[in-house]
Amino acid sequence: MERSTRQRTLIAGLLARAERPLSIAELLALGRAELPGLGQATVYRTVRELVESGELHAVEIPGAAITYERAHHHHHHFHCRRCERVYEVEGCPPGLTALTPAGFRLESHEVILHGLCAGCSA
Amino acid sequence: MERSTRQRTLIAGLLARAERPLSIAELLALGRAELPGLGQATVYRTVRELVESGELHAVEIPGAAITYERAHHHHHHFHCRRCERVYEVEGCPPGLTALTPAGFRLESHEVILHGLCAGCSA
DNA sequence: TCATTAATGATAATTAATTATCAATATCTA
DNA sequence: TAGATATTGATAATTAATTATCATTAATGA
Repeated sequence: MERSTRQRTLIAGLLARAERPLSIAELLALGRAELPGLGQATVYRTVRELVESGELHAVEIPGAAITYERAHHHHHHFHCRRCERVYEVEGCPPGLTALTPAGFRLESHEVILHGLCAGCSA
Repeated sequence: MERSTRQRTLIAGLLARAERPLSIAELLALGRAELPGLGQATVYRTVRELVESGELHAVEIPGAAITYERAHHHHHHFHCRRCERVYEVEGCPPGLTALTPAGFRLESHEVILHGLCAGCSA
């Protein structure tokens, strides 16, 4: 059966508290602040389990490390070119159907904004 | 000095004629149709040179192989989930500034549409 | 509390994509 | 046309990310 360990509680907690998707490296660094011995393999394992159970979503952005966020309503992302962090963005641009070529069936879409986050543009 | 070889001419020609971005595997397959002995390393090498010279752009789409297209005006892409091909899409959705969080500086963006292309939805 | 055994962490192994190596070949200049 | 050498193609090597291995540790039920 599955056990509730300090590591799992910690990792799930970090993702629950995070206001933005986190990478494996970020989870490992944040996790080690609270649990110094935390192993990379444990982070990978735990994240994979959470993705497989549908609790987490992978956010893949070209040029950025894969990040993970709690699964929730449709939204998009902003990638800061300076601190490399990924942020969630609310809302959806209109007019995507108009971009779709004739005869194509549009099923989903993703929008990735690039630039500087508030902290890095200050 | 740089030499004009059959391989380079072929690869550049394929990309010039293509109406959509091509992956290394597609370039290799298309290339071998005309030049059976074409080596994978040559495709990689030639594509890298063309990217470095600014003639080609890499198109990175999560879940799809990296594809390459001739560098030209700003546009977006459509990824077909059935044939896995990537297509160019003209135009840009409005209202991206409205999505950008306060204090963030928007510098660029990418839009990726997913679904079925004309051939695969027929 | 103790015994069972799932989970952990260090590290080796794997994977997929790309690059380096190098002998053979083809291009280009004289 | 011939010689110099850039390019090619087969394959080995590399790289980065992720997964497997396994002895040790720790969570849970009796």
